[in-house]
Amino acid sequence: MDANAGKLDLKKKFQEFGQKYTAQRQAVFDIMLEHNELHMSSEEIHARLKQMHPGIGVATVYRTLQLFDKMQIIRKTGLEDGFTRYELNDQNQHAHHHLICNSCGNVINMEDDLLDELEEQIYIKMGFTVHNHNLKFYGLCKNCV
Amino acid sequence: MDANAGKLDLKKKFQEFGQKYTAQRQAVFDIMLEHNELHMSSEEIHARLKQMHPGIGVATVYRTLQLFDKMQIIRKTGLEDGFTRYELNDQNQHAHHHLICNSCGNVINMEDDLLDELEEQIYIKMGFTVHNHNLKFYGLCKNCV
DNA sequence: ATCAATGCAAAGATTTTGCATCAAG
DNA sequence: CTTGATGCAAAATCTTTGCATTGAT
Repeated sequence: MDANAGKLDLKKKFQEFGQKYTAQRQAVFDIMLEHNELHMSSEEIHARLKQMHPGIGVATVYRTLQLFDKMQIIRKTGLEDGFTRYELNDQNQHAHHHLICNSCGNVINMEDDLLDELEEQIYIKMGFTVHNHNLKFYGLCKNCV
Repeated sequence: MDANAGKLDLKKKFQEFGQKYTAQRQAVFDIMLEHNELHMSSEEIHARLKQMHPGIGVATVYRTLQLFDKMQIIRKTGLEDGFTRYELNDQNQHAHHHLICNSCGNVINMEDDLLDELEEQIYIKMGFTVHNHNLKFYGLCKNCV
């Protein structure tokens, strides 16, 4: 894998969107890539950014995350805990699902999609064309049963 | 159907939870029952409450909604728009799904569940016991295609 | 009569905005 | 150069909390 693959992709994507490619935006993307499974809030992302990029401001993080959301680079996970949380959005496939343990609070990713059939039924029954989905399961993980 | 059915249920449920049955709590429940399909935020619920119950305070609404959530009378819908939104929680069955139109913003309920098979696979593959779920589909409704 | 629930206002927390400065194209 | 992006601080939002009072049991 090319070490610059992420940077090149991002720069090109910004050009397509008529947006400027900046060090801060790249840094936010890098952090998301590195800690994607943590479903970080804006605050958590900002805290991690400051380690490598001390001067970065909160406003930039919020604005960058909004932009990334609009560009479909990331999406909101919505764990309903008072923070807006984000994860990378794989644009080649529908989103994975989240298994949220009611006991320990852990959030486990489940990579299989398995909703194609249901989405087809939705189109047939309701005339609604599905582009993506967000599915959370609540229950008990194997450690907490 | 008995006109007092809702009230009687609620009073009993509060007793079981060691909570007091108050006019304000009943009023919040009534509003939820009447406008459930609106997926109202706390603010919207408060606004509607004030029509019939002018003196009610925001804090009471927030506290009541938290209590209802804990009692599993309602659940958070999580439409990711900056507000915490709620709907009644049918305790006899898993939650219905939401079809969210990316164009007009409408939120359509889909009553069929159809996730039993998937939930069984989750238990087999991941050892995770599903109690409930929250599924949102994003796309275009039939009016916006 | 007791103790929790309410209403009000103040405080907290998260997110957004205005503006001068800086930097990408 | 020009225009948008950044950082800071202030403001705006949404939600929670403290406390005196009210009301349910």
